[in-house]
Order: sequence, then structure tokens, then C-alpha cells
Amino acid sequence: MGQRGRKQGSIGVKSKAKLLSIATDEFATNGFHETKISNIVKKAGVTQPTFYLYFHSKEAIFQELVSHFRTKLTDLTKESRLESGLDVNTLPGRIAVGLSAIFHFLNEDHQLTKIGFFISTEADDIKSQIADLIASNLVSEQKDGYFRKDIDMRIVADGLVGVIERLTVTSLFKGLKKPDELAREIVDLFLYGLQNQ
Amino acid sequence: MGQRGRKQGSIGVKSKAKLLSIATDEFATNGFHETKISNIVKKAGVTQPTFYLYFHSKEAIFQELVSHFRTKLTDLTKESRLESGLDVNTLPGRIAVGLSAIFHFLNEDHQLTKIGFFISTEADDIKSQIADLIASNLVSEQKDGYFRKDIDMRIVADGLVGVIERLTVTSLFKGLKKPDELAREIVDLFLYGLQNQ
Amino acid sequence: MGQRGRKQGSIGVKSKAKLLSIATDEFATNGFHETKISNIVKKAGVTQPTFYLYFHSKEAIFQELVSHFRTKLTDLTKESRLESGLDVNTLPGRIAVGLSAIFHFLNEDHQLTKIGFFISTEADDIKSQIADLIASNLVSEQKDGYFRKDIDMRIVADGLVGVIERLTVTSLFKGLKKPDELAREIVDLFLYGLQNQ
Amino acid sequence: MGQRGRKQGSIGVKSKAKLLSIATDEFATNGFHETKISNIVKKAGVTQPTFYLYFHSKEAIFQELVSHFRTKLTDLTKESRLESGLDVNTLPGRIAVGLSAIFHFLNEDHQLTKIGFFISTEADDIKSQIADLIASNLVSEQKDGYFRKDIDMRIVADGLVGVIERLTVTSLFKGLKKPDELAREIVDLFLYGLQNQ
DNA sequence: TATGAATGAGCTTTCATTCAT
DNA sequence: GATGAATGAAAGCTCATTCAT
Repeated sequence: MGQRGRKQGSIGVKSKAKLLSIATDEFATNGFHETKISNIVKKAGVTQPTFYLYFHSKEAIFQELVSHFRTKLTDLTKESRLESGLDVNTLPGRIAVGLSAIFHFLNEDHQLTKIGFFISTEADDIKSQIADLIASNLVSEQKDGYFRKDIDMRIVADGLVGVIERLTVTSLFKGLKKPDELAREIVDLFLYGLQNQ
Repeated sequence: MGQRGRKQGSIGVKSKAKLLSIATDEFATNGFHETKISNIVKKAGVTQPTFYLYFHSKEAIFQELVSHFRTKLTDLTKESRLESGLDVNTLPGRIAVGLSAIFHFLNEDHQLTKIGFFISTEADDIKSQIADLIASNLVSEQKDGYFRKDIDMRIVADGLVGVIERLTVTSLFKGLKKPDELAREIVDLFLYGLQNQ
Repeated sequence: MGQRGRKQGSIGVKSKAKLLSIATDEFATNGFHETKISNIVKKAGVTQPTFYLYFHSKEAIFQELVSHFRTKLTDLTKESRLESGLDVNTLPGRIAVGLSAIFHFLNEDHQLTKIGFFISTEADDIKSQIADLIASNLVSEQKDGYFRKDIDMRIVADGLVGVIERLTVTSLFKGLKKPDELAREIVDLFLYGLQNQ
Repeated sequence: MGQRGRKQGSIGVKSKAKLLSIATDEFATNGFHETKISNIVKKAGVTQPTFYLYFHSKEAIFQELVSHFRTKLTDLTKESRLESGLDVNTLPGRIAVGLSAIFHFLNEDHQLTKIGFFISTEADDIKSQIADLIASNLVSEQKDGYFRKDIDMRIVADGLVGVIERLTVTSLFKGLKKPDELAREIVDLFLYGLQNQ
């Protein structure tokens, strides 16, 4: 551990934050392997050993970013479960709120989202975890009579994660839609489908 | 004329095919950077210079795999456009056919699919291209009156690609659903939605 | 005046002593290069700059240990010279006394002995110095008629140092023999040899 | 392993031998840590990767040297055991022969001897192993009636190893004595002792 | 008497790639 | 069609040491 793990004054905290922020950019832009510590520290205006004052290794700083992403996202997903006894008319709006919160988070730091969703080796695992949470929410909501019963919620949950992931980059990141709009449109699609009514 | 301007006899063809096949496995399993040429040639039973007889570079062999994937997938997508004047009742089945063909292809070579969809830098680009094609199909099908008009087909197309991508790994690769089932369920979801009718 | 020209109060003295003691353990256990200042200070509960308050450098603290060892050992060796006019019958006992004192010292602090005898670059030099002193003792004792004249006392002295060094680790440190026993047995061997009389 | 372990032509063998020889010098002169691979390859006229073509690591090349030393020395020691039924008058000569062979080997490559006896971490272990072999020889020779029975052969063996080690550097390496002389003098000392007869 | 923060200098190791044969 | 041998270029990481406070 060396000096890592000792108390840090405000200067140290600032240095570490700067390194984290630059690392986020670099990892998101160039991927893990193409990101060089030498480059990060150069942009941060410190030397290589300083980097190792705050992070164990290249893997460690990357992991710190991924873990933060995962925690935030799973928390938001958990919070999106709907209570029972809701008026069916309010359903679309209520679902959209949860989804919108997720899109807000994903939109907050594009670079971090890229890392968590596409760059990290855990990306797949994270998406599965989110899908699990969503599936569990959907099943319980299905039991509450909010949704039709003849559909496999595992498929819906996985599909929803795919939709979120894809629209995040194609629509949200490009500024084509705002989180709330996107949430509303997805809810519309998933609730009512494409059929000509 | 093969790679690098040399004529290749059957031995050369065999070596090249072997290298390609092993490379597919390695890239899919370990990613681009963790895949070492030294490892590929060891498993293929040839030396490093032999590798360079068939491929310009590590990038080149990787690109060969990705391009193949992209071509096959875009072709299949193009073929899935529906002609006009269809009976609306046959619609779900007809859509499912196209989708099923795509899942069949994705299921054919898991490793190649992983490369094209998740490992390659172009993954995002490929998905966008597929989404473009699907969007164009959907819009024209929408004009044919097959779908409701008050929905943004860009969103639907991107979403569909996300659904395909995600369910490919979570369901198809794990053998939980067959291509046809998966196609049918997705069509069901996208046509009729989740609402309790 | 202490190290580096500063007066040292009792706290400083304690810190320095602690550093020295921990350094002894570390150097003896891990060797010079494997011993990290960062490790020493961590175990001592101080920071790196504090270390440099008491010692110029890693070399300096090491040197302090080695010098102490050397001084003590050479002093003991000098004291072991026998006066002339001794009764030949008391000879073995008298020699053993000197040798025993040396073993006592070597046994006092195993870690320090390891450093002085095996780890330091000067180890060889120290042993040569001891051998010189012993040789000079032996030659003068030889002139006093205590030993046979047809033997090269340089060889005997060097050999004796080798014996001391080796038996220190193989016998003394393992607690197999006490200093006095060891001294007596060595004297027996060196005086009378292995021959079947 | 990379390319290591493949068949090597005569050029490769030469490169490896050169690296080994230079490494021996460097390790013996500067110790393990002060020896830099960069220095070894510079002196060998090759680049760093070439080094790793032949050796796994710095540790590995060092180990190769130490193992060779250990094997040679233990073999020689085993061969020095005396058969039973010898004329007691030939004893000193016969013992000296074995000892002389050992000194010849130690004198052959001073640098390698330094590594095996003083630089390697295993040095102590090697000496113990040699002492074990010698002890076993001595005990069996003692049973054959070649030596007095009232002496602990463990002590003699360890002592002898110390004597060998020390005289190797102080006498042999400096050219003060030849292997045979040295062997003879040591035998004289160990058989008859210092006493004035 | 002590520390938080930082660094200069350097080391081992890796890998894609190539040349001569 | 294939190989033994070699390399250019760099990357991650470590450590003793110091400055400002």
C-alpha cells in the first residue's frame, strides 16, 4: 500500500479528483489498453509516482470508476419499483419517472456511462444485474395487475436494458432527445406497441 | 490473388483458415489487446512470420473478421424489409421471419458475434448501420399503414437493435430461447406492448 | 550533537532507537535491497521525512548497524590474545574463554550478526579483519611455544573465522549448542584434530 | 513462455551462452539487485527483448547459475566419500584428494563461486546441504575407525564448510595457495590439530 | 519534532513486427 | 510456404529522497 490509504488533506483530495476526472475521459475515449498512465498524469500536471500515491494500479482506478457507475445505476433502478394500488391511468407517467431518472444519470457524465456500459469488462455483468432488478420489479408489478400476464418478463427486462443502452448513445448523448422525452417514448412503445389501433 | 499479393495453394489456405478460426476464439474470449499474436500462432502450430504471410497486422486479421460480420448482418437486415400490400394478419409472422433470420446468423458463430457486437471498436457503428436500415424499413412499412403513425421510428429502430443485441447474449447464447421463439416474442412485445388489454 | 547536527530530546531518541531496531530486523530478514524505508517507517509509526531526520540515507542507517557490529567484534577479538608464560595445561580453557565471549556476542542479537556477517558488503572485510587479529594472536602465541611451529597461522586464522561464522548459524542460532560448549568443542578440534590417537 | 523453449540453432545457443557468461560476471561483481538487465544486454551486444528470448526473468537467469553451482558442488562432495578398509597411512592423502577436487571446482570460475557461496539467497542452504553430505561421509568414516569417536561430526562438517568457504576467498582466489596445497594444509590441521606434540 | 504531498530516475518486462535464410 | 533470431518502442510500476509547512 505504501503511503496509499493515509489521511489526505484537501490538496491530496484535489489531486486525486483531477486524476479520476482525466482518467474517465481517457478511458472513455481510448479504451482501457490505449489509455496510458503516462498520458493521464501529463494532463493532470503531476508525475507518475503521484498517480501511484492515490491508486494501486491502472486497474484500480478503472475499477473505482466502474464501481461508482454500477452502484449509482443499481440504486436508481431499485428506486424505480412501483408500489401497488396505483390508478392505472397514472401508470405510464409513473414508469416514465423512474426511467427518466436513469437517463438523467446516464446523461450526467457521458464518459462514465461509456465506461460502465461499453468499455469495462463488467459491462455485461452490470447490464445483467440491472435487468435482474428490472425483471423483479416488472414481475411484482405484473402481479399487481399493471401488465398483461402472458409475457415473459425476463425478455422484457433484458430488452429494456438493451433499449436503454442503445438509445443512450444514439439519442441521449447526441442531444436528440431529453431524458424525459426519451423515457416517455419508450414507455409508450413498451406499453402500447406499434400496432395500428 | 490472396492477401499481400501472393498466390496461395491449398496448404496456405488451410493455414490461413486455421489462423482465422483461432483468432476468432482468442479475440472473442480475451478481447483485442489481451489477444497475443504469439498465442494465436502457437495454437495454430506455425511461427510468427507465417502469420504475417497471411495478414498485414493484428489489426488486419481482426478487421477481416469484423467486416465479414458486418456484411452478413447488413445483408440480412436489408432482406427483411416487407413488401407493400400485405394482409395485416400475416404481419407478425412476416416480421418474425426477418428477425429470426438475424438471430439465426447471430447464433451461428457466438465468437464472431461477440467480436462484431461487443469487442470491435466499430461495434457501435455497425449497430447504427443496422438501426438505419431497420429504421428505413420501418418508415416505409409505416407508410404502408402497417404501424401507427404517431411514433418515432428512429427510436423504435435503435431500440430494436438494443433488444436484439441484449437478448442475443442473455437468451440466445445461453440456449434459453431458440431464434424463432425469440423473434416471435419480440414481435409480440413490439406490436402489442405490455398493457393489460 | 546527534545525527545531522540537531540536538535530540528524549522523544527523538526513542524514535531513532525504534527505527534502528526495526531496521535491524528488516535488513536481517529481507536483505538490504528488499528492505524498504517505507516499510521501516510504517512499522515504526512515523513518516518518511522523520526517518531522514535521524539518518542521512538508507545506506547510513545500515552502516550504523554494521559499524557497531564491527567495533564490538574486533574489540572482543583483540581481548582474546593470551599472555605469555601460561601453563600449557590451562591453554585449552583459556582459549575457549575468548572464543566463548565471541559466541556470546554473536548470539546476543541474531539479526545484527546476520547483517554484519552475511548481508553487508563489508562482511568479507570484517571477517578478514577478525582473521588478521586472530592470526596476529596466534603467531605470537605460537612464538610463546603454545602451538606447533610447522603450520601456517594465516590459514588457521582464516579457517577459524570460517568455522565461527558457519557454526554460528548452524548451531548457535538454532540453539543446538551454547556458546561455551561450542567454544570448547572447537578448541578441542583445533588443538587435537580428528586422528585416532 | 513465448518463443522460449523452442528449438535453438547454434546462433541462439551462442547468444544464450554469452548472456550467461556476462550475467555471471555482473551478478558476482554487483550482486543481484545492482545488476541491471540493461547492462547485461549492452555488454552482450543485444537488445533487451533478446534477453527475454532466452530467460524468463532476471530471477531465472540467476537461478540457472545457482543451480548449476549447487549441482556441481554436491556431486563433487558425494564423490569424496572414502571407501572402508583403507590403510591409515594413506588416509591424509586420500582425504586431500576429495578436498582438492572441490577447491579445483571453486577455483575454476571465481565469479560463479561468489554467486553460489555469497550472493545467492540459497547460499546458506547450499552450504548446509554440503555440510550434510560431509557429515554423512565423516560419520561413516568414523565408524570405519578412521577418526576418533569422541567428537561431534556435525560440528566438524559445518566447520569444514566454513573453512572451505573462507579459505576459498582469502587464499585460493588471491592465488596464495593452489588447490592441492590448501587441501593438504587443511587436512593436516583437521587431523592433527595445533598442539605441540 | 514531525508530516502531507510530490518527484527524478530508473527498472523489468511485453509485444507486434521484420530480416535473412 | 516457412523459420530462427532479433528488435524498436514503450508501458507500468517502484523507491529513496525532499520541499513546504
